[in-house]
Amino acid sequence: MRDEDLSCALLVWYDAHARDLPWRVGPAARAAGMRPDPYAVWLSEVMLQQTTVAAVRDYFHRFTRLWPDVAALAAAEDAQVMGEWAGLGYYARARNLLKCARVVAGEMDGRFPDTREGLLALPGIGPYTAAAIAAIAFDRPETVVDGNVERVMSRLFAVQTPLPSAKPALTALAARLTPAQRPGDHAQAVMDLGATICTPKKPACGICPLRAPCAARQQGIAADLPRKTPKKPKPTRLGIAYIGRRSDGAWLLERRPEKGLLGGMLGWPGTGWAEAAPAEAPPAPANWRDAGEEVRHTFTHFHLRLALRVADLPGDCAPAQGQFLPPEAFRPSDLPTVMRKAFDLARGQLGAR
DNA sequence: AAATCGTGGTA
DNA sequence: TTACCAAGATT
Repeated sequence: MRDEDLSCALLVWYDAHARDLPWRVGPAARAAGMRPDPYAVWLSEVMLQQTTVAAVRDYFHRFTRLWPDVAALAAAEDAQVMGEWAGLGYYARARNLLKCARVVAGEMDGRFPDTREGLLALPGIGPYTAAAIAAIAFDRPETVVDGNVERVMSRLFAVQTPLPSAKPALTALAARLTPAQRPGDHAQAVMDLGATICTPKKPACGICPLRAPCAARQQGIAADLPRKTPKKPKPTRLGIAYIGRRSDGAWLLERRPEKGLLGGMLGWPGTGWAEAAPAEAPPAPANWRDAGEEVRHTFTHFHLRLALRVADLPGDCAPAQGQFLPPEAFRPSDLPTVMRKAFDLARGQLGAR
C-alpha cells in the first residue's frame, strides 16, 4: 500500500473516531474552519509530556479557568502556578511553562511563533512539542514523534531495532506518512490510534484501520513491538522528613531549590535522600517523635522510604531550616505527591486543631 | 549522550 | 508487590 493511501485511511478513521478532548478542535469543526487556540494547544502539549490524558484533564481545566490566555499566565505568581501544578509531576515543566509564557507575552506580543524552529527556541518546548504545536495549531506539515507514533510505526513497518536506537528510523518512517494536507489532524490521528487501538500491551488489531498493511500484524508480532533496551533497576534511598506545627497552626515548610528533584516546590524540611541511612537533622529543637509509619514513594530513577518525625512547635520557634506558613496560606494540594503523602500520615499523629 | 526528572493506572 | 507505561525536555 502506498504511503498516501495509508495516511488517507488513517484520516478517514480519525474523522469517525477522533477522541473528544477539551483542548482539541475535532475534525468536523476543523473542516468548518475552526482553529484551535495556540495557547490551549501549547498548554495541553506541555502537560501531556510523559503524562496520560486522564491525569491532564482536570489540570487543564483549572489552568485555563485561572489563566485564560498567555498574558494572564505570564502575570501569575510563581508560587501559585507551582501549587496548581503540584501532583502532575516533572516540575521543570511548570517552571519552563512560566518562563515561556513570559517570553511570549513580553517579547512576542502574546502570539506564539507559528513555525517549528521558532517554537523550538522557547523554554520547555523540545522536538516533539514544537512539531505538535506547529502542526496542530498552525497546520504546518511537521512530523510529530511521541511514544504513540514510535509504537505505531514500529508495528506498521515491523521495525525490530530496539528503542531508543530505533528513534531516527521511526522518525523517518513517520515523516514519510505525514501528508501535505491536514498534517495537524494526521498527527492527532496517529496518536489517537496509538492510544486507543495500537496500545502497548494488547493491540486491537481486529478493528485497526491499518490492519491490512501492518507488517507486525502479518507476522503476528504486533504485541512484541516496539522492542526496548532493558532499564536499569531502581535503587532504594532513605530519608527523614520533619513535619512541625506551631501553636498558632502554622506549618514549617521549605521552598525547594529551583534545580533538581521537586525543584521549586514546597516540601517538608529534612535530610537528603541517599542509600545510606540518614542521621537525624531536625530543623528546630523540639520533642520530635517518630510518626510510626514511613512514606513509600517511587520516583523516576529510585524508590524512596521516607521516615517521618512530627512535633508541636512553640510560638517563638526560630527554625534553622524552612519557614512557617499559616494554614490559610497553603493547601495540601499545593504539595508534590510525596510531600502530601507525608502530610496525610503526620496530620493524624498531630491531632485536630 | 547518558542521566535526570513524577505520578497514577494497570497487569 | 513489582514493573511497565504515558502527547519528552534538559544538561
